[in-house]
Amino acid sequence: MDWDPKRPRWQQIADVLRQRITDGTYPPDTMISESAITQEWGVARITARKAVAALRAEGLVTTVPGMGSFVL
Amino acid sequence: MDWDPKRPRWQQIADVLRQRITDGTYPPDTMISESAITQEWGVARITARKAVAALRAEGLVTTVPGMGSFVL
DNA sequence: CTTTATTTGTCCGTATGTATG
DNA sequence: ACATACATACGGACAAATAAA
Repeated sequence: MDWDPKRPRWQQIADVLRQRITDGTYPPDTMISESAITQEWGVARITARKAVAALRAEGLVTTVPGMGSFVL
Repeated sequence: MDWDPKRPRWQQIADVLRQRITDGTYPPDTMISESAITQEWGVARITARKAVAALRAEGLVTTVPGMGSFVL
């Protein structure tokens, strides 16, 4: 991923995840873990968390402590 | 149970159990098992164990391996 | 004595929540 | 944005202790 320096990384990651959810790549109940994000994009966990938090705020995923975040 | 996200679940469970002990709902010798807690609150066993451990630390219950935890 | 059932003790792996630097 | 650490939480598995059939 070549980052756009003009926008936060977590936002760019959230954009990709949002696309995958809306286009069916990530069907309901698909788990989106923070570690998976850190591995795919090579970012820190805190950055991955911000991306997931954005999707959660949009009502696209739900987060269960100790379990993970899942597509709604 | 609608959890208060600001406080640990095991603490909130311990609060309820403590109340039941002090108000006589759970008289002495009443057994408080971990499985009973997991079933009533829908939490993992480790969470139930932490709640019981808190009560034990407060001297409200005693735990006997292989038997259970009992109100003092 | 053996078996069965129940409960606590412990450990592993994984994941999120929070805090500090 | 990153690195690290610790707490909290879920799931599963196996051992040890206790009691009862």
